[in-house]
Amino acid sequence: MPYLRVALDVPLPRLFDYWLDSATPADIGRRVVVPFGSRRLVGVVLAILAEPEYEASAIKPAEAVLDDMPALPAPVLGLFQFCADYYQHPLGQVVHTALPTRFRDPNPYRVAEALRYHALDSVALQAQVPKRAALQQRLAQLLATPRSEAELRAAGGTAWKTVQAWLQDGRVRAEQLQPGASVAAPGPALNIEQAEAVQAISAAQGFAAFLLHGITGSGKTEVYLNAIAAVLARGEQALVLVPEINLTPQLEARFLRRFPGVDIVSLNSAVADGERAAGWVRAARGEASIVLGTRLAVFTPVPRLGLVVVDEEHDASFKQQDGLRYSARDVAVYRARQAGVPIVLGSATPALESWQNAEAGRYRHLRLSQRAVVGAQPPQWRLLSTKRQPLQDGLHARTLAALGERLARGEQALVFLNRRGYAPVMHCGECGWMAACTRCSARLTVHLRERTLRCHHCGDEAPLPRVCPGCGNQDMKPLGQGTQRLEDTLAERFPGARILRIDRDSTRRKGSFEAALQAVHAGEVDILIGTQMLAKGHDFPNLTLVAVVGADSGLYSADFRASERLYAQLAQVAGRAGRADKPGEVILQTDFPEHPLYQALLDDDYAAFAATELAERKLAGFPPFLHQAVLRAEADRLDDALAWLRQAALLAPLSEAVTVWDPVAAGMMRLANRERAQLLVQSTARSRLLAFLAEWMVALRAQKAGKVRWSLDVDPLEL
DNA sequence: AGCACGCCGACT
DNA sequence: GTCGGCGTGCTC
Repeated sequence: MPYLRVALDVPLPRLFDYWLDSATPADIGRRVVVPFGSRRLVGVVLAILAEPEYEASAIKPAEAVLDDMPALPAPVLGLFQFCADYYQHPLGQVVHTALPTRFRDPNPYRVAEALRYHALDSVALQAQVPKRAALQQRLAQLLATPRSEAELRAAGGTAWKTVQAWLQDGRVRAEQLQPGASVAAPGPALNIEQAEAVQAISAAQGFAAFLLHGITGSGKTEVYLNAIAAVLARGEQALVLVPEINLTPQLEARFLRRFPGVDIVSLNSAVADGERAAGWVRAARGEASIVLGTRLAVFTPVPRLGLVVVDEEHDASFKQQDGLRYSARDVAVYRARQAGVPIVLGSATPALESWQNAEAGRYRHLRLSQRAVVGAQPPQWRLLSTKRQPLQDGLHARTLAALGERLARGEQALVFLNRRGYAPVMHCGECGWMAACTRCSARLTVHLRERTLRCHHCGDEAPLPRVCPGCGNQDMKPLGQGTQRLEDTLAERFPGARILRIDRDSTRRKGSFEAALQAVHAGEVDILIGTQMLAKGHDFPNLTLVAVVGADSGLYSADFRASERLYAQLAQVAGRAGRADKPGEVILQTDFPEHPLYQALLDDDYAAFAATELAERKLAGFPPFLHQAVLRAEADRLDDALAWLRQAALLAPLSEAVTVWDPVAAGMMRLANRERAQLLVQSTARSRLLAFLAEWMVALRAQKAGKVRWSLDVDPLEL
């Protein structure tokens, strides 16, 4: 059977045939180097054929099948095919996005061995190392028992360099990893709800999807850890997906502590290419027991898969926004079903898609309504109406008073404003001129410190004008509140307070975010000002007040998902307030204190919010009650993009089950000098929509695009 | 997507 | 006379 069917990283919805005398079925799933036009490419063998489908005389010989990577097993290849079909993406490109980048290189990959390191004599080593070298002392201690590279690296700083040096002089030895059942270190006792959740997950026979809805602080992670422990005890592997945030190191450390000596593979953008490939290989060989990674990790071969976990399953970072626009959460569900294993989707504020799946009985609802730490109180919400109240620099008198109280008590406070910069608008009171980006349809944000106007969409920058470009007026005013302005305001109001702003601007330098968190933990900060970045997961024991400013913009947005995102964000940031011994308070300044979203937050009643929201969506005909896909087009001129989409609409196959809307300019019509338009199609029947899209794509690909760039987004998160 | 081939304008 | 502009067409 001398022919190979090869997946190549080219935007063509087909595979390519090559011949190779030595081809055997064992080559399926392996890397192969082939000539392609004038290039040399790396492909993946998807099938072995006796006869090619392509014209035999035109077939070129493959250069070599590489056996430096474990062959992709059939289920993973099936997963790729599913993604290609579902997201209407060329199979070859699916395969290549799913593979660690290191494997796109035609040079053979040298497989790193999975090693464990331990000191020949830990006590002696501790004695040899200088007492003050805390890191080395700690390493010497750790090395008393065999440790993985990841565990040692987690010790921080130059840990790995030190271990390598000890390896060189023979004080530390490396040995081959012995895969096998492991024992988890004891964790805290579970409360009844947690125990029941773990029990339900562990008792699942075959595929079962669980929606683990647990309020902030209810100990979802403990449920994962216990369910995973049961999986590892059976000698199976666990796949854990986490959002793309700077929180992964903490979670990783927690896993390492709980499962000492277990090979835990980390797959995220902070992990270097080589290490990622090495971890991927260990997972694929079944040596690593836990794969902990961001959305890309969903494609990792895991031969003895026993459980899939998607933490913070509502998080938007599970959806890739370019190329293969997949939802790792949805792919994970498919994968669990395919492997016949349980999957746990965990969140304090589940995606309404998941919530509806639970309501419909497709997922099993597990609820954690208690705080895991005994005695811990939920934060106390206070809605401050800003309707008639005169604000002082954007702050309510009672907000200022609450901040003052915290300062007096020596406790920390967080002011949450999800808008960086000094002010969102530069405005001329005389002629009404506003600073707008020349390349995008967006306002420019005032950055007073740098004396610039910046576009937060394309990154373009202009000097701050002294006089109005419209009328020459010298009295230009920054309008509205940004974190920088808030910082100035608070510094003025609380002269003695130590104020720290944490946003993308203040943490641009590498390591500065970590340094800032460190400062907060060390008690060097009284008032924190933060955006989005700070909302997630970081616990500050001495933080007892969260004041939310400017949240109302999410209430009446054109985007039907805005309120869902707002709820999630506010619930998350509220979770930053208070610890076991210190009850937290959350203040929210709003023009709409009676709004049901805020009322639901007040009662910590996500179920009520979800019910109202879903009822509205059902009435309005929005997901999850129907399924959508968006065809996007961009060109130098809006007319070209719209014209292409109109043509595309004409090519749409006739289908009673599918509605094709008129092309419209995109919400952000102009971005980085490109004009964007889109066309929405939707259907209540997912399978009908899929069939429609498949047929449509054939016609669209045959259509010449000219200067128009287009893409299809199935299950879009943003329209 | 690359990359080659191809046919028309200002340079050593 | 050639270098190079990017239109269009193909890749097993």
